[in-house]
Amino acid sequence: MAQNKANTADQSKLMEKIVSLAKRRGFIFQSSEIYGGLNGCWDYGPLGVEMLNNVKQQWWRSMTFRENVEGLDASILMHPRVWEASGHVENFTDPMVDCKQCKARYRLDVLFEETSLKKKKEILRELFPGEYDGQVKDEKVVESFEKYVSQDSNIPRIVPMLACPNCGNKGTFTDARKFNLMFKTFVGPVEDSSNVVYLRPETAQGIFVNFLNVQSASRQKIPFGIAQIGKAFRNEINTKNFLFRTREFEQMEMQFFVKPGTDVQHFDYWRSERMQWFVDLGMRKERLQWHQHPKDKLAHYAKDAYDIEYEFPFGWGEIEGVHNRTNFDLSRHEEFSGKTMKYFDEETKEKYTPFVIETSAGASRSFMAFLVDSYREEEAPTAEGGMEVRTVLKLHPSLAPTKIAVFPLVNRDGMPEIARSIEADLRRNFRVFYDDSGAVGRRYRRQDEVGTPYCITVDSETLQNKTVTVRDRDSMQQERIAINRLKEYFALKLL
RNA sequence: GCGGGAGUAACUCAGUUGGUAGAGUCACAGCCUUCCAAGCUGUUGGUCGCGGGUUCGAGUCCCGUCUCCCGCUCCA
Repeated sequence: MAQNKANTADQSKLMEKIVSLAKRRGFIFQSSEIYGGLNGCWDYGPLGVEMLNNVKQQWWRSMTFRENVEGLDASILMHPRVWEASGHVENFTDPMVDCKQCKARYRLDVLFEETSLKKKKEILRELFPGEYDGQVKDEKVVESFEKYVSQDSNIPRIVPMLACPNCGNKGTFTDARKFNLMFKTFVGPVEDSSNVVYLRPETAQGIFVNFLNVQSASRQKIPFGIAQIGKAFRNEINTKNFLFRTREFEQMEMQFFVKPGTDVQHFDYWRSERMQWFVDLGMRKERLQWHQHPKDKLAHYAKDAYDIEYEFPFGWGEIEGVHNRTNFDLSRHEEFSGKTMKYFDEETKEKYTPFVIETSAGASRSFMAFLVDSYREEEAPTAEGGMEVRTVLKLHPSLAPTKIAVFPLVNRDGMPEIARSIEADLRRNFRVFYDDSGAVGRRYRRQDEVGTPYCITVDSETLQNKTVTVRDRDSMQQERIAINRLKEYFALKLL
């Protein structure tokens, strides 16, 4: 226990160090910082936006550089009926109560679930004197109870009759409060209920409603997928853990439309594809795991659901969900819009509503996982022969915000001029950083801290034979490369 | 939402019984430097999270509030 506590404190320190580095070097700033910040909102600084763009670009390539996946960018505001069809208007509302005695908080539906059969019967008898006397079948009790609590207007009556499962006190609950996790706003200048719109809580619906548009425009046949990257918004009760739970975040989603009956096979395929993506971009395998949602806790739309979890300093957290959404969404949109969402298979002459395999990654969460995973403090030798701590982001080169740094070893003998010309030349293809201040060792360390994979140094030998040193971030080894071969060298390493 | 901790320069922190804010790092300018961060000189930079109160006087005491971290709760 003591060890656990110390460990938690260390992990918390680690997270603080990463947050501090992220701010100091321009990855992440708190939103509206000069006004005291806005809870759960963060800004990406110069290096942060480069890295985030790299994450998104890698995802986009891995998805749309395929014959059977098309891209899409749907608008954030959508017709309000979309969210009725998707179930978000209804299901995003979780009434909750707090126990005034012991401060425990419950979701009302969970509280009802935990109420014993005997207690339910008692409550029904009290509510409807005479109707439930004597022998009553268990199923009928459960059914009547559920029917009663499904009416919102009955809630204020029933809550005071329940006892707190934690402290056992009765009548200590606050009134039920509803939390709708969708941000609501208004179209046009008049704020009334007839022109309510929502900020999308997920990007997926933009894909579903465009399913047939994309299919016919791109002449795709099932199975095929639609990929989209975009912002989504949830009015979370609590924000937490840096970028992990925020009210505004970015999703990278791909919905893959398949023939019913083939969904399990595609589900397995995409699960392995998505896990491999994180591994291929350098994330440590031992920090990744699958979490399968228990069947009885599945969301209203899902048949099967797995999350890819990353082990953050604060514990395991979901960075991507791979879900079998069945034909729920398309069917619902067909029902609510009155437009067909069915696909006609020319080969088999069948007409059906496709099943959907969803891969839904958090761009912001993935960003944070890559950042955390790459952060290392290593022992490194100093010029004096001692050892000291070297802070380095071991980012995969394709994710690193800066690819190459260029230094003149000293600021004379024409070295700066040569270094500048190398910089200008490489800048056409790569994000390059030029630095001539302080000792060269210090410049290397500055680049280590932001994950720059390669540093070029112009030295006195350059003046003799037109070669420079290229220093590798991870091994700190150098090799001599001819200036006129640099482009080719980095094309091989970085493209 | 509850409980605990915290908020002082860009970063890490000090600041005595209440007396008008300081260090190191960073940054910038110059000097010096021939390969793995902290050599020299100078300079910039602070509404002490914000608001109110007590006081002759508040970074310091009191109240409120915001934000961050930890735990609980929550996470269709």
